[in-house]
Amino acid sequence: MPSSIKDVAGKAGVSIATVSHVVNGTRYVSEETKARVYKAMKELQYTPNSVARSLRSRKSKTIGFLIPDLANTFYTSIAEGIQHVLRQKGYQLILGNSNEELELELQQLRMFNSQLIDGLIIASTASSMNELEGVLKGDYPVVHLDRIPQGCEQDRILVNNDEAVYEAVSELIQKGHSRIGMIGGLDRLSTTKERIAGYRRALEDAGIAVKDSLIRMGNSKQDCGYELTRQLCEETDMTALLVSNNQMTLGALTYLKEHRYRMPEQLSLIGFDDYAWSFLMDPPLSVIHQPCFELGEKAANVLLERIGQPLSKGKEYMLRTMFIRRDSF
Amino acid sequence: MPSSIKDVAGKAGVSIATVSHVVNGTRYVSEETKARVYKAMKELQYTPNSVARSLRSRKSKTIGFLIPDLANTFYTSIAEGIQHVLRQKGYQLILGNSNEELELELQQLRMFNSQLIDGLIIASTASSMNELEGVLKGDYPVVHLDRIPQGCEQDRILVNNDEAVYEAVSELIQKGHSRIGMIGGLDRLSTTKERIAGYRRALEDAGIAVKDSLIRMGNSKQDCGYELTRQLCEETDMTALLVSNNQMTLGALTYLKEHRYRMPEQLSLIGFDDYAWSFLMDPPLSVIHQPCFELGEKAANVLLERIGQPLSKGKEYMLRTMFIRRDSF
DNA sequence: ATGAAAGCGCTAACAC
DNA sequence: GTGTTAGCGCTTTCAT
Repeated sequence: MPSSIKDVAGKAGVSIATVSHVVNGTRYVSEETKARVYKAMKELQYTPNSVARSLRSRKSKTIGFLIPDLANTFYTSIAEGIQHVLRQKGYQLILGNSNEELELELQQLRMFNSQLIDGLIIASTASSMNELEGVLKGDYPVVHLDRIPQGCEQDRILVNNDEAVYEAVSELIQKGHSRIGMIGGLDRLSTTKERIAGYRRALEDAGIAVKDSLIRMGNSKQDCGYELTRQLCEETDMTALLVSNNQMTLGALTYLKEHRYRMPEQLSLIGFDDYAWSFLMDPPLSVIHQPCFELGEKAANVLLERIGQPLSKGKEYMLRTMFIRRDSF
Repeated sequence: MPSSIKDVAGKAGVSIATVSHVVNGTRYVSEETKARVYKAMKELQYTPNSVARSLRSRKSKTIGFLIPDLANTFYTSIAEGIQHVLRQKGYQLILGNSNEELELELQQLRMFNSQLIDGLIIASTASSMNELEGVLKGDYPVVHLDRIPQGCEQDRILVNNDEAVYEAVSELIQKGHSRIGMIGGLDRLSTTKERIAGYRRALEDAGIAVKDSLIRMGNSKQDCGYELTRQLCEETDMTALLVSNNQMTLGALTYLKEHRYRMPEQLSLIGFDDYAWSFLMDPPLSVIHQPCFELGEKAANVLLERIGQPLSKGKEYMLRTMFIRRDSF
């Protein structure tokens, strides 16, 4: 049985109010009283019960981060950025994983509800805010990250998906490619839509007709990247491929390696996200780099500001990607 | 302001006790009363306050998982295994990250304390249980995972590190190598010690003298793998290298690629953990595969069992690794 | 078949 | 400079 504030007060011969104030430094307490309290705390191995504290004060100094795929280092890199700023401000981070399933996401959100958290950062798997109705009730500030559900008017942090893909595809076109495959994530997500829009725009601006058969979408996971690449290789005559997420890129590369595709001679490839392994591939992979850590930092900063000042309406913050040219195209 | 049980009781014209029992299905309530309560809950968008619930019932249906490095997919894969079993039993998972820093680990543990969690799974960065004194106070069951602090008598889940490395090094020796480099993680960790023990044993059994200069240890991160590889390449005449963690392996590969080492002609390499990119390297990497998902499942199952039955002393569960031979050696 | 009330551990308003 | 006390939202015992 953990000891409570009462035990400490008893042992130190003071009131629980005094103990509370010593613990929180929230009003003056004489040095000798303080010393007695600290001694008692130590002897009893006292840790404040943060559940009771949260219940009473209606704040937990904890923020939640709900991600769609724990296996995707894009999100864990973001988490590191978030943690970096939270730590400095005395906040804790707890993570949830929706596994790209709406039902699981709702379940996690219901758990987050009930003032367990003072704020939430979410990369939602929902396509529209309607789907989150009833679980995002405005009890705490929310910052949307990466993918933004339709109708979202809260704060949101994202990258210039459309432009990023426009630029990459334009490079491919300039190299002479016209049959360019495109693999996207779940088609309900804003990121997928924006990236495909950029793809279309680049082709159109270059006067190349868009063939829908060259565009494939799936669930953002590795297996799916593998499968969609297989389809494109078998069913189309593409000469270049852009994969819009790092997990799917790994899947694509696996298929290509198994079938001994030579890059860039047989196929040019551009992936998303830049991790150590991108450079280690054979050949080194050209990628669209996303500022993960910075996305996390930005989201955390915006959220903390919003916690301090809940009013006024949400804003959009767009960070920039960077195209990194290596030998795969 | 979220609505409370009182609001629901008022609206439904029943007592709060009845609402509670309806919510939890914990005693008989007539169908019509139930219906009225459900209606009120819906209209008020009522979500039970889990903080209050935890405070009162002294359980949270939540378990914590403290990991040393969010960027290391070994741990996120484990987290997926944990989540897989927790979900089925109605438990939630919250993650913490110690970033391999003892101070941060203690901080996270202090937050976990205070019955916010019903149990803990931890891959500790501490070398001995002494360092965790005062924060692991026995208020909830604990399962240690992967690395086991000295003096630990609680449940622990690990792999056969010693044997795994013994086997891999023996394979290298059989190929004719005698000057074999070894890169380990933090030297205070059990995993590092066991892996290095396996390395020494393999050499000794083969009648090869162990040179300490061929053994290097660092902080388990990518940069460190890079740096230690540089040292070994510049300062020794090794012909083979074993790296005992996937992050450090990426660092090692980066150095080797930058300096155009040819594998396995110039250097044979064996890494730890098997991810998609291991196969995609040039050449495909031989690795010691660890059963991550299964480790997570096992840990969660052991923990839940322990929550049900807290007595009796901790046991050790050892899962097996698997050597995967590819072309890098 | 349902209600009244105690109390989990803490914070903060009020009192002296 | 410190103590008393109400009450956060809930579960659960004891009533009836």
